[in-house]
Amino acid sequence: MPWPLNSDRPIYAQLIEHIQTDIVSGKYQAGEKLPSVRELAADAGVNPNTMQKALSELERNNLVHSQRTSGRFITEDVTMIQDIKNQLAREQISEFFTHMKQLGFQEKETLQLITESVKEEDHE
Amino acid sequence: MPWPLNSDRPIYAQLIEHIQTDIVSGKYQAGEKLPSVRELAADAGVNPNTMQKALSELERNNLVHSQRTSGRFITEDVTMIQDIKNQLAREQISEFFTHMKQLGFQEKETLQLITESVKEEDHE
Amino acid sequence: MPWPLNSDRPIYAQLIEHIQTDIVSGKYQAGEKLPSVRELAADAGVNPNTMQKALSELERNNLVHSQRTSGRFITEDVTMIQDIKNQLAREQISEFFTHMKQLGFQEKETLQLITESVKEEDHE
Amino acid sequence: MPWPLNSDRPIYAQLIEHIQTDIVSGKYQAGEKLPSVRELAADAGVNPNTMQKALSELERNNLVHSQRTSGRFITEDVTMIQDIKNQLAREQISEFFTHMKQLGFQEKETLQLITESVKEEDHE
DNA sequence: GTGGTCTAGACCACT
DNA sequence: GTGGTCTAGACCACC
Repeated sequence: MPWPLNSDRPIYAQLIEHIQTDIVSGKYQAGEKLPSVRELAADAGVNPNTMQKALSELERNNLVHSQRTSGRFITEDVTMIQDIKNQLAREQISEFFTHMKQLGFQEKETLQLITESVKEEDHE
Repeated sequence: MPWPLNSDRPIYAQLIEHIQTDIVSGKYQAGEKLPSVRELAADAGVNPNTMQKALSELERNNLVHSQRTSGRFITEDVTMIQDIKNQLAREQISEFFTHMKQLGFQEKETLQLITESVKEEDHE
Repeated sequence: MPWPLNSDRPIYAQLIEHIQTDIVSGKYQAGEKLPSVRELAADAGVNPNTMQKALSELERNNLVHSQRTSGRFITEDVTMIQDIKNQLAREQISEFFTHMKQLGFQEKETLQLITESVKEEDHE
Repeated sequence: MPWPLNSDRPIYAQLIEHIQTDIVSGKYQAGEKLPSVRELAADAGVNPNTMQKALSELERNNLVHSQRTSGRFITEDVTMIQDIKNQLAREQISEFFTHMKQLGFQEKETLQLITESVKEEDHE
């Protein structure tokens, strides 16, 4: 599973987002050990230094912390993970509304469309 | 303002999407004349051949049609424009739910969040 | 004037401290343009990437901000500069007391010594 | 715990300073026997020859003297130890003022800051 | 083996 | 010429 990387944003920023998603979605559990920098870099197909930069940024948000000789670990602060999760959700929602407005839908129209969309799927 | 182009999808496909958005959002009105291929290509920062391919694709969907000697025009079939608009909206909604699921939100949670989000903005 | 760099702390950390000192001491004025990354790196005798890392860290503290194509500038927030100045002073004081304690001087003895020291210099 | 050694001053000079500090601070008592050169060198993570040079230098200051077959001993001249202690303190104070001046603090400002600093700690 | 740091050299977008 | 990003490859300390 090669990671999906664009060229319109810095790679390290996309790596950050990807790893954040893996943490908040529960793929990596709180307190769990992350794969090594080199391993993650190989998985993503990027230079280890680029992955290092992404992980260092995550450390500044205290989402992960490094244990100098034994590896990197996800924070055990589940509240913080929840906060980041909600923040990312808010960003997704904001971006979604932006796209819909570009298509010419006002917020209430968008809300109506999405509500109908969920109801339809209920019937499936 | 160069167009935002990725490298993970064919350029011409991104051009199609961009022009479609401009049409359904009303930036280009039904029946209106489009700028020349050269002009559009320059705006997008792509080779005119690539833009040509995108426009040809749009013609196959009957969204635009070329008038031999006088240029390309947007269709006057507003119903068709509406259909495309709704289709693009459905794609945005689908993609949005996909992202939210990656974050760990079920559809009903997402619906609840987005509903709250709109209410909050009403109060502003 | 080659910069004094140790090997017992990361070079980039020493660069940060050096530049901070130049800012709070007034060598670089608020709002002033910094020399380019390449120039600063040459002055310090380090790789431009290392200097880049140091400057990026300073940007995270909002002490400097970069104007993508025209260079880096010192913040115009003189209050923030004062705050950093006081913080660095507190660190110096703390470190000084630590050294004096290693020599066997309690805080009050140290205070007495330093007071006498200033008086003596007054007479010079 | 390896000793903290820089590369901007000769290693042997840093060893001298370290041992001097241990003597004046009372970690090594007057008249006490020093560990062997080999042991000290191992502790500091340096070549025994380098440690030997440092100890010889200390002997020239009469701070330690060697007893042919039984090892090296700290001087029993407590007055001399006091003098060295005061000299090292003066150096620390001088260096401290230098750093504060680099930050832009005059001596009187520094004195005021450090006085306040001690008072604050009294209240804790 | 781990994370951390540093260098050298390259390319990009912007203006 | 500017800042920003990325790669390749190296060395270090720690255990």
